[in-house]
Amino acid sequence: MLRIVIVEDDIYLREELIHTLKKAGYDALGPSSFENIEEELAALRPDLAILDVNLPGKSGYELCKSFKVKASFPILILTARDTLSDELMALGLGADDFLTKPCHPDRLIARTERLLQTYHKLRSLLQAGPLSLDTDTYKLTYTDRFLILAETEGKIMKLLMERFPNTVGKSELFFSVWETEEFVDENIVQVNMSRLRKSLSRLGIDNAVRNIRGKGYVLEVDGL
Amino acid sequence: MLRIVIVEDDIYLREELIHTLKKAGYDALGPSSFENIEEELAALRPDLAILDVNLPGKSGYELCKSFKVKASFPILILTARDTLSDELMALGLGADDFLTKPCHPDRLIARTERLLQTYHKLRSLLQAGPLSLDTDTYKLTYTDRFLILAETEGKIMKLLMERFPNTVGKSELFFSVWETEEFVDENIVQVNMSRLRKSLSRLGIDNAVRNIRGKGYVLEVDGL
DNA sequence: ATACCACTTACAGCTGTTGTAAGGTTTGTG
DNA sequence: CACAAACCTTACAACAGCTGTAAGTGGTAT
Repeated sequence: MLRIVIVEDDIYLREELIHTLKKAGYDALGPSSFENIEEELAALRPDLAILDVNLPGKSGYELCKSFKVKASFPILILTARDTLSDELMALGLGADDFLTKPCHPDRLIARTERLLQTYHKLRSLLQAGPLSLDTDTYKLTYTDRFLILAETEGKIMKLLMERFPNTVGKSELFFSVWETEEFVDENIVQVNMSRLRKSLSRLGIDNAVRNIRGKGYVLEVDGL
Repeated sequence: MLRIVIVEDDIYLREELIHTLKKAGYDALGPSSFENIEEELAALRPDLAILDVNLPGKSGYELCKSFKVKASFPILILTARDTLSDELMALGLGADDFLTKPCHPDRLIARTERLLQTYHKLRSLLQAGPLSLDTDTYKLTYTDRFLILAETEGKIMKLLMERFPNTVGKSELFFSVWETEEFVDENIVQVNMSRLRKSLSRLGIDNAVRNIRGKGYVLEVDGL
């Protein structure tokens, strides 16, 4: 069942939305605390997020902006602020749709279904800044060029992008790519990093995979 | 430059829309005849189509419905009919967005940009009914399962989907897959068709590739 | 200066893909 | 039913690309 997370501080409206969406067959839920809403949203891994704009703490716009860097799920902004500039702001920050309160349940459902349908086709796509990786085929796309990575290189790239912008430790790499944390041969990491860097270079990307001596590797795509 | 085709019979509104979109940096154009609008649209291969609903001949809804089977470009419905049921109808037929006239140019541009951005990631996806094929990697997806085809099988599948629901002749197959219409060996087609069918069968798809004796092959995905 | 960590290149084994060959099955026609 | 043409299937060997190992070079912190 598809999970929809509603970030809305008005408790009545929130329950109404949850009710509407559940009736339509979705697993709808809404956090009531907005303390660590960013972490909570990430942990819930929703298939769609419906965000209000005026929230205690971070605004819906801020949330939208920070999530769209990794673009794992669609975001629908639902707000009482109905001016054109609000809509332009939301869409400009990467929101996938913009609706104003009050919103007829049927309209919400229709828009929701359309977003979920479109994003279903992007389900295997992992994003990190301007890079996107199809985790099934390891097709790596960067501005209009692409390249199909070999399996091992692809697994490494996937991990680097999932952890972006954090560092990936070597033990984590071993566990995730070779399914063992035991010492295979340290060298195997370096050989494959070398191969990955050469592949990235063929895409016109240099110095994106950075080694942190004694720690591991990070992806750096800020300058791209 | 991205091409946007506007299907709108009101000449003043059409020119206004074209002007707005051109100013925003798009290659906007609008056919003035609506005779063979379906073929014309297909031939123009737009990056986005903006459709009116009330058109001479086929309605925008009909156009939308028939194009969404192959889903090669996003469709925005722009109409004066502003009831909720019009919007639900449009979205239900697969339209990617729904706006009502009159529409502020900035809103149109913002929605347009969002659609183009989203579809940019789907650019390599070819659709035929419930099947979709990534033409870069030959990843074939069918309801939540997928499979990566070998290059030759993928090229054949690509051609079958591009021509869907028409038959693909053998000479066309040779030309498109083996880059020669000369006699290689007739058998090579049959061997690879056999392989493709076996692959499709692993996805749970049987009898989708049908031979027309003496003519060629067709994809049949109606029952799927 | 030294020890450690990281990088690069070469190589051989392995895997998956491809066309050819050979033989079997289906379909249409007289 | 007999026959031929068209189509299907399986097996096989050549080939290409991927992977880990090995060996040697380069860089860095103490």
